[in-house]
Amino acid sequence: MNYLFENINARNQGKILKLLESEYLTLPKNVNLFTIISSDSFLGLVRTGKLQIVKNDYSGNRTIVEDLEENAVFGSIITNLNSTEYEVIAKEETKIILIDYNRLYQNDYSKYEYYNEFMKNLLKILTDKIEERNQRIEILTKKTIRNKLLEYFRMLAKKMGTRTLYLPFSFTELADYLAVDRCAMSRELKYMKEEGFIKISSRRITLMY
Amino acid sequence: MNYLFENINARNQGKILKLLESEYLTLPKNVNLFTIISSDSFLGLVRTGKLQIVKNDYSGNRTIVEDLEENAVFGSIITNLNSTEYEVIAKEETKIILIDYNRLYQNDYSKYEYYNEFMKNLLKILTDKIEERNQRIEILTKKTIRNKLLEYFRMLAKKMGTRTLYLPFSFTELADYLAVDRCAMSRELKYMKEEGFIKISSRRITLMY
DNA sequence: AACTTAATGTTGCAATTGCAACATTATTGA
DNA sequence: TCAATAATGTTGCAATTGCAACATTAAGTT
Repeated sequence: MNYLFENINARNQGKILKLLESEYLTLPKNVNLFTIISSDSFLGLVRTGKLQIVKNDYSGNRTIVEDLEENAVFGSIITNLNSTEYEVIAKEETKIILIDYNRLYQNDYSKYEYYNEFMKNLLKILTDKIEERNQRIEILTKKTIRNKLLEYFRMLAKKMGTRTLYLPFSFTELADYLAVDRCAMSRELKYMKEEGFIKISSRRITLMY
Repeated sequence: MNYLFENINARNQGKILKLLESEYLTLPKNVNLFTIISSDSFLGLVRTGKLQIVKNDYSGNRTIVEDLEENAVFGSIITNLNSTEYEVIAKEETKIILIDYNRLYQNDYSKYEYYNEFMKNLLKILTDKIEERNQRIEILTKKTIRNKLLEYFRMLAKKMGTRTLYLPFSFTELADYLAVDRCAMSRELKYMKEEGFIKISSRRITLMY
C-alpha cells in the first residue's frame, strides 16, 4: 500500500494540509458526500471509516464503482465523479479530508521539502491506479466469461504467489467487475468446477491447472 | 495536450534531463526498443517520430496497445510493458528520451523550481491517462456491441461538441478498442445505419438521435 | 428467534456474438 | 504503374451470453 502521507511526520502533514487549505469533514453513515458539497474538483482522503463510490446508470442500474477504506485516495482525478450519476456514500461514519485539486497545481511549494515528498507519494498512488485500470482493461478485453475469469484468477494468484486465492469481493460484485451477467457467470463457474479447472469453497478458489 | 516540459525552457529541460541522468536514443524504423535496452523501469518521451506499443498474446494474436506520437510519454508506469509479450516499435525513425523511473523517487530535487514544474506536468499527464482508462472501462462494461459503439460515439461527440465525429482510427482498430469481433461490429454498424441511428461516410460519423 | 433483505444457485430460451470463409475496395511500396 | 498487402464488407452458423423467473441459502436487524 502507498499512502499519501508516507514518510511525512504528523507536523508536516498538518503544514501541507494548511498550505493546500484542505477541509476536514465527517460524513454520517449512509450520507452522500454530494449532498454536503457541490464541487467535484477535489482530492479526497479517507481518514477513518469506509466510503463507496456508486454509479446510477440512466437506465436505472446501480453499480459500485469503488470501495474506499482507510487511507484511500479518491476524487475526479481518479474516478470520474462529474455528472449527477455518481454518489460517494459513507458506509459508516467516515472522516475525510478534501483538498482543492487546483491548488496542487497553482502554487509552487517546492521550497518545502516535505511537499515534494507529498507529490512523490501522490505520483506513486496515481501510477498504481493506472496499473489497476490496465489490469481491469486486460480482463475486460477477453471475449468469453471463462477467459475473463481465468485472467482475473491468474492475476490474483500471481499477486498472492499461490494457486489458491481469496476473492476480495462477493460473486455479485465479481460479475460487475467483469461486466458480465451474474447468472451466466455462475453457470460458467459451475462448468469450470465440473471440468476440474478450479475448486471453490465460498470465496477461496484453487486453480487446478 | 499536456507536455512533460510545458512551461519549462530549453535550458532547464536540459538541467532536468541531466539531473535524472536520462538517455537519448534514436530508434531506426521497425526496430523494437527492447532489442536495444532490457530494463522496462523507464519513463519514455517521444521527441520526434512515431512509436507503437504492440502486444503479442500467448495465443498468437498481435494487438496495438497504443500509438505514440511526438511528445507522448510512455513506459511501464502507464502501460504494462513487463514480460516479453510487449514490443515498442518505431514506425519511422524515432528519437526518444529515457528516464530511469526510480530516479524520480530517489532523490530530492525540490530545490530546483523547474523540477517542481516538471513533477506537476507529470502529474497532469498521469491523471489524463487515468481519465482515458476510465473512459475505456466505461465503454467495455457495456454489454452489447451496439451499446459500446454508442457510448464511444457519445464520448467523441461530447469531446468535439457536435453530432458529427471523426474516428481517430480505422474500423479494425476500433473493434480492437471495443474488444469485439470486427465482423460482428461491421454487421452492427450496418444495422444501425439501416435503422437510421447513424450515418457513416468513411471515418466521419453523424449521430441522428 | 423470527423476520427481512441480500447473495447465490439454477435453467429455459431468445438474442447476440465470435468465427470462418470469402468478396471487394483502399493503401502502400517497389 | 501495378503488384502486394491491408482494410473493409458480408453472411451462415454454432457457441456464448443476457435475461427472466424462480428456489435456496446466508447475513443482518430488531
